[in-house]
Amino acid sequence: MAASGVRPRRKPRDRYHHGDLRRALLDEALRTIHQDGVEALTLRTIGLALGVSRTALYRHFADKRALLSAVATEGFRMLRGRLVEVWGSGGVREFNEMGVAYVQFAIANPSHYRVMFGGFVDDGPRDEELTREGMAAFQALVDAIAALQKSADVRKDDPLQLARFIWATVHGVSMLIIDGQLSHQHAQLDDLIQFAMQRLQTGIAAGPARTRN
Amino acid sequence: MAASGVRPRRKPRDRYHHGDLRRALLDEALRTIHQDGVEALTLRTIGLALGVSRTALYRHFADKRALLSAVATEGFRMLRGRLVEVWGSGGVREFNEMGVAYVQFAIANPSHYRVMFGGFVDDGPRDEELTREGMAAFQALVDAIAALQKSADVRKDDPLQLARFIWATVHGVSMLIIDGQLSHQHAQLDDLIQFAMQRLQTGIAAGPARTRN
DNA sequence: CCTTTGATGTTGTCACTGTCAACATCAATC
DNA sequence: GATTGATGTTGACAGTGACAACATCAAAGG
Repeated sequence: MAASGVRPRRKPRDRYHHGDLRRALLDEALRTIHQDGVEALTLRTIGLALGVSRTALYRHFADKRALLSAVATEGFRMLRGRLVEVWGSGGVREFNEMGVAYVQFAIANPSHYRVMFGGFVDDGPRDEELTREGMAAFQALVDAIAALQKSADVRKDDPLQLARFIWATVHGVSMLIIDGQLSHQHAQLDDLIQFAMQRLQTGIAAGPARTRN
Repeated sequence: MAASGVRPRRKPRDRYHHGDLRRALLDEALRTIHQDGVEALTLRTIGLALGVSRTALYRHFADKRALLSAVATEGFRMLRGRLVEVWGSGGVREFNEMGVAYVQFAIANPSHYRVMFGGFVDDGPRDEELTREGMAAFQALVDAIAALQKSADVRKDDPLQLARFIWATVHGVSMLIIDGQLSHQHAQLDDLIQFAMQRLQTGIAAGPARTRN
């Protein structure tokens, strides 16, 4: 089943040390969150699933929040990867697809997405790596916009400001969908996403005329 | 200080019944959330603050979630009130101010806003009144858009779809600000909000030409 | 006036949570 | 081969939401 060389998820009963518990903790957290949501994530449950005691986690993370912080970090990494993948070195069309991909990521990993934003993390001083990875994901968007500005497809405002605006919109759509504030019918959701990207592009397009819609 | 006829917040020590505990519970929850955030909201704390036992709440709310649900409901009521107040029977300018007012509401009551959306509520079947009040707030936006369509200021798409799009944007801006993903400098925030509303209006404006920005 | 009764508030208790301190185990280093 | 620092465990604690059994009281009906 599993490829050779992969560490077993559970610690063998006869071994005292796990081997790569930090990684296993992260994976298990991801799994649980994806499957049962954040609120179901319990230190005891994680430990049980990994065949490890409830407090073993504290050798690898300062506390529960730190674990969630790491989860969020990984979420941003995944999101960023997906965004640059879709964008390629593309144009207006790929930009559209980027927006769609963003929302789809959120829909596909709602709990994960909520950990990334939902305020589970931001109490104390934010984790440094998390901040960095979040900014990297954001940068993917900024880069795309800058490129579209160069090709005269997007108005030449401050690209950061433009990026914040667009980010807010796709983030907003994602959140509303995730929180069930919008119809859950697939077709309607797709319509909304497409519509939003359309209006977005009209809103940020360069030149006063040219496109009719 | 308090006008006569107002029930005291705390139950007098000699009285067994509080008088209007449901209202007091709601108020206290509001207060706590506004002051210390949602995570500080504890049934025991509320009870203590009101001079009432920790479980008294269960005579008025099914459980903690139901209380938060009621809080969210009231939040939507407040938000809607503010929105229609700003809109009046206005035009493009008032529409802009509506967007600003929305975000400002979120900034002024971050924890409250998070209760309204952050997924504290939407586990079980959603509270009926909450759903209704949320839709009412949304309707305020739809109405405004419909009016702007009539005056030919906004393109004649499905007003619901337009409203969802705009809602998503202001919601997204609000969320990002609340979660500290954006700079916390007042001036910059105002700039972003204004910028977003500007781009939004360009995106949904009627007619291919007319306005240059 | 007295009794009954349903609504409202309380106490005791439970299982569960995150966290810490003290201890156990082990792998690597001198 | 002893030492030691990293890693995992056990016991304990205070705090949480929730439930069941009980207490108190106001209002309704006689």
